[in-house]
Amino acid sequence: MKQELEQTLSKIVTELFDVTVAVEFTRPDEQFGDYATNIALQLSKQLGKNPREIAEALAAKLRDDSFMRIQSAEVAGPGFINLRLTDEALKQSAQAGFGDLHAGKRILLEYSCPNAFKELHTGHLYQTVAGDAIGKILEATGAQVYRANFGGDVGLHVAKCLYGIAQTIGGELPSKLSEVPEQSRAEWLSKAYVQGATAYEADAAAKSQIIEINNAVYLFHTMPDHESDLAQIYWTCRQWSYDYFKAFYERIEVAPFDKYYPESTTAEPGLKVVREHMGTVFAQSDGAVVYKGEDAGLHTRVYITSKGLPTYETKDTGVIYEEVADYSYDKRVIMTGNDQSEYMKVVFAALHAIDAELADKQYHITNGTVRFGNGEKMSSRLGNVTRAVDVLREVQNTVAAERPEAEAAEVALAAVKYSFLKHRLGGDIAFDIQESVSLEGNSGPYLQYAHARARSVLAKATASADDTQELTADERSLLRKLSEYGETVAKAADELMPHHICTYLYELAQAFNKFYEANRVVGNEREAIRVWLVGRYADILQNGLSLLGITAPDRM
RNA sequence: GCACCCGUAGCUCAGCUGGAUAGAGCGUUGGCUUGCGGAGCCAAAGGUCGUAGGUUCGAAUCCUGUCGGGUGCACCA
Repeated sequence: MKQELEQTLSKIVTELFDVTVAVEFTRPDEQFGDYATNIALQLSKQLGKNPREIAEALAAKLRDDSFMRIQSAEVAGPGFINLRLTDEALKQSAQAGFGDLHAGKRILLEYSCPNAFKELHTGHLYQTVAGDAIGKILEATGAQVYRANFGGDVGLHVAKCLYGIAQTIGGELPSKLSEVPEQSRAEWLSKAYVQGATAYEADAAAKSQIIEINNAVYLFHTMPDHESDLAQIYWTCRQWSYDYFKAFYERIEVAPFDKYYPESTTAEPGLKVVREHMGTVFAQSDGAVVYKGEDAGLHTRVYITSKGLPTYETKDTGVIYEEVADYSYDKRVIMTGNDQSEYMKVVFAALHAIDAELADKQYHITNGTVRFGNGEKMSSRLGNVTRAVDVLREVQNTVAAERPEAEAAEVALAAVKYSFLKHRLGGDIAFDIQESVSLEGNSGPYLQYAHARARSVLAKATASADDTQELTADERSLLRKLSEYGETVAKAADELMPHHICTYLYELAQAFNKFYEANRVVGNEREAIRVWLVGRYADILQNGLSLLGITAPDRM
């Protein structure tokens, strides 16, 4: 409806004033109407005319709208045009889809991206939840979404972990691995990693040994080795990590990944690209191969170390090529922590010098750090990580009182996911367990409850849904809010910002509660139309929550 | 030193492609409590939108300076 109105008015402007403009309608305060535009104010200078005159001329044309959508078009203030839709048009709008923003588009979405040999911490949980929601929102607007998980299965962090493992089990003894209980494998690896990382910092001998292990691990891939003692430990523990990731994603009920791209598989294609552009894009410098970003106003980054090993830059370039080969995407969206935004600019700049068309398909979005009450940042290197499983357990324990276990799990997931998603993506977020599990106010459980309550009303209704009646002021007010759903999802998809949906759903629930407080549904003479409204409300809540990866049980 | 991000009510945050009296939750104070599920609703208090300029008919929103916080700047990922 919004899009159609914008196109209509845009045509009118061209007819009347012979200029081409993109008209934008916004949702004003309810007192002003259903839609508003300031297009007359914008045109005023360009046309050298009084904005109110322009607005009056446009409003007059809008009143003649042949589609019977507009009940009134008023000029207000300095030159706003306020539209009020007919009830019919508003009802249609409340049932409209999300637009065709991404229809037919193939979008590759890369997120979560944990490193093998490490535990998942709260940051991973946040990014996984956010990435999952973005994927669902893109799909809702017509995109074919491919979910990719790019993680480090080679590199110094792996070597540190392997070193720690050898220390823990008393040498490179693969047979000892069977003594590690299956359910504590991830934690065991994490402890080994911390041990290795600590030794790397404190002990020069350990450091050089770890560097040797790092070289050896690369060779396990390039000259396949599954037999040597260290290789056996490596491959076994690597698989432990992937099993653990998969189990975790299932537990938090996010969409499965279409493909994992371990860094070991992206190093070669990355190196190939770098070598092909030596001397043109990349240059030798102090024995290393670098891209000099200064030319693009950025900084220099190393692609191949002086020891000949590919860095993350090379692997990250490699994965771009692997993914486009697999899915021939129109657009690639990669999500990382916001500390990598400068880094990613350099990688994209280098890619632009290699293949501008491919570089133009790249979009980098970032998520902030999860901070806890005291403002401390987490660091896996220091071992003071708040593990994702701990957060989940803590939240679930808090909501578990007097509630069946299955339901507690549903509510806990809703609480955690919503408390992450309601913030605008990009900035750091404060995570307060007590607040996140709060069932009151702007929370996931509040919306789940609101949905269950609406379903309960519908179950009691005897009249069948019927939207043919004229509307009362309160009914229309609720319908107006319902009609904003489609454009809200379109906006969230366009900006890759799930929080718009959270904000909207919460406002919608408030609008409904306000309506419900003063207007009887079941047994009322207006039951049919109200049942229709409640039905739309429940459906929108359910659908909106599903886009956030949150379930909407009928009872709770 | 250079670059990027952030600074809105006591706290946590929306609002930021410039527009009509700056919004919400939590917390505080008061009211609604035999309700179709009160996990709710109504009301009050609380903000010179870090700060100083600039652009504009109009700035929380754009630009510049400045202060404060965070992050990143070659062989880690």
